[in-house]
This record gives sequence, structure tokens and C-alpha cells, in this order.
Amino acid sequence: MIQKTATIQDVARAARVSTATVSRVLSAPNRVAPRTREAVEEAIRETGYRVNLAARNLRMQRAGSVLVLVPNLGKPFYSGILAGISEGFAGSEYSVLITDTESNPLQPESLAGYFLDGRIDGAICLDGGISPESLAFCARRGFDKRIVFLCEWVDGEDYPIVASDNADGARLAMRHLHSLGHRKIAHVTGPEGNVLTSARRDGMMAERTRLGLPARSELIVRGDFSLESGHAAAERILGMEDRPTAVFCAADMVAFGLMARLQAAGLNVPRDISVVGFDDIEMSEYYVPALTTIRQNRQHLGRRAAELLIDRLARPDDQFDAEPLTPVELVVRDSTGPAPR
Amino acid sequence: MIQKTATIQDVARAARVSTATVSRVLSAPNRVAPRTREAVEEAIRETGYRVNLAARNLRMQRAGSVLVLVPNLGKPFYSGILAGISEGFAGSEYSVLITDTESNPLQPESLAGYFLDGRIDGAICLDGGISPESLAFCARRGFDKRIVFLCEWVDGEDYPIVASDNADGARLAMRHLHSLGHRKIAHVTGPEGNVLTSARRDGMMAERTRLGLPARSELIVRGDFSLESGHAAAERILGMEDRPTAVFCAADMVAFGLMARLQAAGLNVPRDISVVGFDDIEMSEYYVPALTTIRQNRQHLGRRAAELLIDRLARPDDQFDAEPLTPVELVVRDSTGPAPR
DNA sequence: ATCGAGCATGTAATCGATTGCATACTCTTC
DNA sequence: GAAGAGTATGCAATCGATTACATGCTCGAT
Repeated sequence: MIQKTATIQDVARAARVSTATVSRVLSAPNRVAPRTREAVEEAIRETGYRVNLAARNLRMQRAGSVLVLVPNLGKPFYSGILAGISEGFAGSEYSVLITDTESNPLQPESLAGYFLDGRIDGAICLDGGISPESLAFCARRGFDKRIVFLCEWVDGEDYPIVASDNADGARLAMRHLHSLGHRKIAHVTGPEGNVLTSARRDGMMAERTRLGLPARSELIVRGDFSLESGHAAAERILGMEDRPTAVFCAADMVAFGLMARLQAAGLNVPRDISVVGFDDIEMSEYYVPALTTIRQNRQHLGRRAAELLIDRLARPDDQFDAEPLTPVELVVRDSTGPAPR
Repeated sequence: MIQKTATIQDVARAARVSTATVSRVLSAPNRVAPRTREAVEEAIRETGYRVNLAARNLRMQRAGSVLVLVPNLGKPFYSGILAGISEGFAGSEYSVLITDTESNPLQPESLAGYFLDGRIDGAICLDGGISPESLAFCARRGFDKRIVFLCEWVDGEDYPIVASDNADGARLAMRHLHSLGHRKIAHVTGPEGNVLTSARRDGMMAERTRLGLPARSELIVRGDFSLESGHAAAERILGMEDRPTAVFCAADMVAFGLMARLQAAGLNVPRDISVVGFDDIEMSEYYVPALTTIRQNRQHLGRRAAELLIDRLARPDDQFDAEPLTPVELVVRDSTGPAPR
């Protein structure tokens, strides 16, 4: 009962032309005579023909897909980005494959493997923690020209990067707190070794210096962008001799974990202590208190990375220009207030 | 400089055998003599050969991919599910394509189009709102045997479904509130027409009857699973003459939006009003107050749907058994407490 | 009338695998 | 030593498209 889907042969037969002509009607319509073209188009309609992408891609030596490497699909921050990426590829001829590098750890050769298997034409990597060996495997075969980084990147490697202006975000956060009178400001970092951790920490430190604020190392608490780490950081902060009056967290999730614990301990945010996050995920507006944070334009980041990759795939051998950093924005809500006297 | 990747021809040449033999070494090693096999394996190693999946799939009349239709990639609830799906396909020979049905609305024929284009072998649909026409297009070609539904489904259509026991979740929530002494319990629903909305609403109503609780229609507030709708529902509830002492929300996000507004109005949760959610997303544990909710096993749901689809694809013509509902669990945290007197 | 340019179309090779069938070779058995 | 069974391997068709090249036709210029 299942009717076989029509092939180009069926169309050719129906229109009494060769498959070459049918193919031309599809890819270069003006290279075939109007009357023939109409006949072919009619035959296509009649048979319900759809080109078989597997066959086309095989012939054209392409895969027709791109891979998105996400550190952790479960984190809300990434979902917004994915929506942007998905949108960016919507009009293109590429399908989007997604893999989670945390639940399916990447073997050194497996990214290159996707290329070698003919499964993908290019990749967007959101994981700055990807091993240099993985990249080396790719570079050996020239696949490095088909990879762009998004949000994160690998220091010392020369790839196109789409990312937010993290240092500026840190600057904005510190200035905001400083302007509210805060002087003892703690910072909860991301995981050690992560490029965002450094970018934000360094940006914060630079601004601290500029503002003449103390930079006691005690004020810098290690985190890892997770709720749990925010919770743990709160514990540390609650135990401090000379408690900071404000905390700048390297991610919104950290800020939530932190505020949950601070409030459980009876502190009022922002009256007793102010908190700033980073990312502006959807939740931030609805947390109690609503979170003051640095907004990253996730939609734009995702879309831009998609466009950039499409562009690179069209001419992989051209030189590429560095992509300007995507601006971030301070969003003031209820988690920050004047420093307590 | 880019070395062409080796083909099966290259391996055959290097091992001085035919391509047929190389192919057999790959797919049916015991059908070739040990000595030949070793020679071929050596040649494979030497040339760094990887089978080209596009070619294999073309020959075997498969696509090698499955599509996941997600209503909205941006919702945290789905990310956990995706991680499970991705895990479920990890060991398989399928790649996972993801598309967002909200940002890229599905044309009636476009799901069938994925099949016709030879882009996918099967699909997991998380969107119960998919149009009957879309499904009809698929059924006409027999693709309906290659689709499974996850979490949501379409009433009246006969597809394999992996879903939580929503009615039981609603029952657990109501019993919990009842046992705390609550009698006036409001419910914020999902969007009208959604199957989860009905399942949860009906489950709640049934339990209400069983417990002898009033079911004034005023107590049922329309929502849509979003933060915003929770916020709006709070507005409604705050304005009620005879204010309920507890609210059961059809989703955690709704509960967050609701609590944000309730607390902004000066109410204390749970002292003045108790709130129960549905889903148990990661955030729920860290909201203030931590949310009492119904846990859906997202990991399991995703993984199971993947397994089920793999199974269906292996023998699409067999009858399938109805999948048992996945159990849910009440997780009691800080957003519920004894009813105020 | 002849020639060549230019256009429309067809022929057949090709992409890189899999696999039914044919062939060649090795044993076993009488 | 011949026949038959069984095993290992190769040949070539095939999946469904694209495209270089060949062919044939029309038309205008000489």
C-alpha cells in the first residue's frame, strides 16, 4: 500500500525527457526550453516527486548537515541560543544535528569522525573545553575551516568566534554596584580553565582597579556556573568575617543558587546584600527578587553563528575577519539596592 | 594539502581484494577468511578509512537520522528531555535532528517532507499541537509507523506514546494539599486544547470530587505553561473575593511566575498561600521558596522514547503495545504548608 | 547552399557504498 | 580420482541524484 516515492527516473519517464533535463529544471531552469520545462514541472507535480537529499549530497560530496556541540543541553542558557541557531539555519539547506558534550563525551577523534563519516559539513562549538587533540584531528584534514565557536572558544586557536563582550558585562556589573555605594564586592567565578571565567573575572578585576576597590582574594569565590555552586558560594560568603555587601555572579544560575541560600539564612536581598547575575535567562525576571543581570543577546548570538558558519562553508578557503563582540546590556531589577551603612 | 579521505576502493586496492570483501569485513567479518580479514583490517588502519554514511545510507535506503519536534527549545523542561533523547540514541546508528515548531512553524506537508527528502527515518514528536493534516500527509505514505509521541500526543490518533501519568500527578498534588488542610484550592491550567491541560485538569477534578472539595469554576484559572501566565494568574487570584489558600499549577514555570507576583504583593508562601507545581525542573529546588512539585522523570522519558522509536524503525509493520505511563512522584519542599486558619 | 555559432537535450560516468549471483578453490567421501 | 558440498572471493548491478561531454537542431551570415 505504501507507494514508493518517485525518483528522478520516474519524472523523466513521465515527461519523456532524460534525467539530465529533469535535474536541470531543478537546478538551472533557464537552461531548458520553456515548453520542456513546463512538461517536466507538470510531471513533477503529477508524481509528487521530491529530490532525494541523500543521493544529491552523495553526488555533490556534501553532507547537508551541521553539528552543534553543546556542553549541557539541560542548561536554560543554551536553549535560547539553540533557538537562535535553529532560526539561523531555517532558510538554508542544512539540517541541524545537536549533541551534548557532557552526556556524550567527545573522544579526541570523534568530532573529526563526524566529518569523515560524511555526516556533517561544518560545526558550531559552544564548548570551550573541547580538547586541543580533537581540534588537531580536524585541522589535519582541513576541517578546521568548517568550525566556528560560539560563546566560548579555545585560547590560542584561530577560529571564527561569535561571543558577547564579557569584559564589558563585568565592567557594567561592577560600575552598577559601585554606583549604589557598594565597596566590598564578592565575585563568584565560573569553573577554572573556562574562557568565560577568565574573561569575566579579568573584566571585573580591571574595573575594580579603575574604581579603586579592594581586591582581597577572599572575595573571589570559585563556582562553576551551576545552581549548586551558587549555593555553596553563599555558604562561604555567609561565613566571612567581613561580609561583602554585594555579589557579582558569573551566571544567573549561580545567582539563583546563591540567593536561595542567602534568603534561607534570613538575609534580605537587596537590603542586606545585593546580587548581580550574568546571562539574563528567562527565569531572571521572575525570580524573587527579580535578578539584576547582564543580558546576553542569545537569539542574536545563535543566529549570527549560524550565518557565519554558512558563510564559511560557502568559501572555506577565504581568510575570515574577526567577528566584533556582541554588546551586552545591564538590566536593573530588584536584586540590587543601595549598600547598607 | 587536504588529503582526500580514503574510500572503500582505496582499501580494496591496498589489501589487494575487491570492495565486496572489504564491505564484508565491515558488516559480516566471519564470512571472510581470517587471513584476508587481517589484511583488510590492516589496510583500513593504514588508510585511515571511514565508511561514508551518505553512500551507505543511500544504498541501504535509509537516512540515518531521526527528527525531534520540540514545541519550544527555550523552555527548560524540554532541555532535560533532549538530554535523555540524545542519550537514548547515543549507541545507535542514528543522528538526532532537532527543530523548534514554534520558531519554525511546520507546514502541513513539511513533516512528511523530511521523510520524502530522505532526510529522516523517523521522528519523535513532543508537540501535541501538530496539525492532523501533517499527520495525514505522513500516514498516506506509511510514515505514521515511524513516529512516536513524547509527553504530549494527539487525541484520536493511534501512535505509540511515552508520557507521564499526568492524572496521577494531579491526584498526588491535590491529596498533598488536602492533607495539609487546604480546602479552597485553585488550579492554573495549561493552554486550552493541549492534551496535558486536560489530563491534569481532569485528574485534579476527579480527585476533588473524591475528596469532597468544592469545584467552583472561579477556582480554575486559564494559563499556558509560561512564567507570564503564572504572573497573570496571580493577579486574578489576588483579586478574588474568597481567596484560595492553595494553588496547584500545571507547570513549574507557571508556579514561579505566580509566586513572584504573590510575594511582590506581600503574601508569604507558604504561610499565606501554598503552591504546587508540575515537572520538577532543575530550578525548582532553588527557587525561593523551594517549590513543592510533581516530578516527571525527564531523563527516562527521553531515553524511553528514543528506544521505542529505534524499535519501531526496526520493525515498522509489527503491531505495537501501548506503553505504560511513566510514574510521577510528589516532591515536597518549602512552597506548601498547613492551611491558614 | 554552406558553415559555424549557439542552444537544447541526451548519454553515460560518477559519488561510495552493499549484495545477489557466479566462480574458483578446498575438502570429504566413496 | 571423481563428485559433491561447502567456503571464500570477485563481478557487476544498484541506490538516486549531478554534470562533462557529445550530439543534433536552428538560424543567420556569407
